[in-house]
Amino acid sequence: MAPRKHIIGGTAPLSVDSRQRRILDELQARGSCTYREFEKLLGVSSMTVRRDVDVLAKRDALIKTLGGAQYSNVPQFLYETALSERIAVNRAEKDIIADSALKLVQPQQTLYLDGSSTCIALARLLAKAQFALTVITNSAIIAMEVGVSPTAKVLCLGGDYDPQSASFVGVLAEEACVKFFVDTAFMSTKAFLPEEGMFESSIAALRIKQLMAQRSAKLVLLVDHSKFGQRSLCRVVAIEAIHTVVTDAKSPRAALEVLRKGGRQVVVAGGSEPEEPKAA
Amino acid sequence: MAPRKHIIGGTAPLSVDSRQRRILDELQARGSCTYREFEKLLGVSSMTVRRDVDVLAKRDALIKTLGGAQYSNVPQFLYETALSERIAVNRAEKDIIADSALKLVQPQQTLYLDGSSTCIALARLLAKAQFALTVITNSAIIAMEVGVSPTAKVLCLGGDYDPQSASFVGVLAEEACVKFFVDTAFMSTKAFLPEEGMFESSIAALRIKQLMAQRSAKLVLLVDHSKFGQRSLCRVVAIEAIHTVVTDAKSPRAALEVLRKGGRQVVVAGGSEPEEPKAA
DNA sequence: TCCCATTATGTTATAATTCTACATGATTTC
DNA sequence: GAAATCATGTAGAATTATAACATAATGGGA
Repeated sequence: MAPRKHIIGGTAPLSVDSRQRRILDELQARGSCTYREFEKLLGVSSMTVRRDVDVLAKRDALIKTLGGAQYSNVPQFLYETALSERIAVNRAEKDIIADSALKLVQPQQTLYLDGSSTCIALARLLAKAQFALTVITNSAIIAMEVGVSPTAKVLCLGGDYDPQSASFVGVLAEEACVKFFVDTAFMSTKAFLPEEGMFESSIAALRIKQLMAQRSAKLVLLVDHSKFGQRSLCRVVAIEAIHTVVTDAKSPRAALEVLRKGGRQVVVAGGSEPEEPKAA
Repeated sequence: MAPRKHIIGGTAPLSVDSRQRRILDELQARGSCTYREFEKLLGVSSMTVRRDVDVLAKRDALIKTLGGAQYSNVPQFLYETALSERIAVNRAEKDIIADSALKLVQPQQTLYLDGSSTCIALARLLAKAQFALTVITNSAIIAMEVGVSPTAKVLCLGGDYDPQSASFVGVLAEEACVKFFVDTAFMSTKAFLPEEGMFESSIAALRIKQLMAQRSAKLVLLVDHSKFGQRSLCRVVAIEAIHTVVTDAKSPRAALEVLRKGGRQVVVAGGSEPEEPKAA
């Protein structure tokens, strides 16, 4: 991952990063560009340009067109962070989980959503659903996603910005937390053990989760199957604090059984319950 | 040019117009589509779909991609608000103004940036400049933009989310304001009169501006020429509170003279100083 | 009503592009 | 200093796009 610096002589080739940045700069300035033009501009082969453009397209930083690329007005912050990749991982499962989570929401409720990618998926559905809701979050992205809904009121915790999750943590966020009390808090987690609870690697994020878990009437955990059976740095809450676990059909059945026996409500998204038929 | 209506029997082929409309509808709903999918969906040959897509692409209604087409307006994603349009208006001027504003920033400083589109432009430059800075803002977008810089610390005010500006206002934001004191506050404004000061139409946004103006050692106003000579609902601060005004070369000279005589520092971006030549 | 001009569509062949696999040189790591 | 990793380039295969032509359908006239 370390950037290569091969400064040889005469014309110093650009590093991968700066070359990709120049591609974006050029697109921003000109709107669109062909591969040929990029080859000349950057002094590399067609294949290298294509590979760069592929990387940037995967991050939605640009749009691939026929013989080249076109500027995308998706703001820069999204592709500079690892966030867009996190959103892309297991996207189908996350969407299905979010869909099931939506059914746990009633109009007029007050919700908390953390900054996880699964909650981002839920936020999109909430915005579409046009419920009258109050949504509290510490995620800048969720604030913006839900904010497009004219029927939802959005409140965001301030604080130190964490670029990894695009959310706010720290003293300011913690102070803001204690002013609220919500009906349902939706959270995801880095790792989850059915016998022990949910784990988090970032201490700052952990404290927000803990505070909001205490301040919610109902705590709903959204976890796709990849989270099961792992442990991480610190435990957020014990298993007893969790009211409902929403997961996908690929999760280990044994683990779900443990949860049910422990008294948790378990929702397997896309599993037994038939998906509602899409309104024709 | 007359649309053909060949309603024969059984399966009624769509007219050209309604077929193209369906292509756009499908793209708006799904984001992107392949030619194959369109063929099946519309029951026509590959070539017909391609011709339709060509027509629509010429109108910028969609973007042609490799095996299909993509919706052009970056759908389903972030702000469907007026924000992206606000950013686009007078973009060149805003970039130039931001460039000049950047020169007023020293490493190690603490800055405040409001949620204006000019400040968003500045935020991008700050992130690129890789200064060691602390940036306070009430804009979700600026938090994310500056947040990509590994050298900058970003603090965001929380509060009620305003989708028009993608920024936070209200009681929570006001409470957070009073905890800070910054070296320089950069703000823009809806309207600006050189004899009177800056104006704002939203009361909630106004209060944040007022509070942060009081809490900055230096207040820098970023205004493109279109803001001059207008008045709006409420005055944010009197002209005396403003230390520096950064504007573009199209601003009325008389107004700038008034400002200079009143003791303001006036920076005309892209004026006397030569732009750095673009690397060929 | 018939015929012709026009438009719309489908088919095929050809040209261009994109993707895949592999080979090479550079850089880092142990 | 050697192995592993990464970045890049080359060439051929697969896919896709374009162009040219053929056919079918419509709309006006005569």
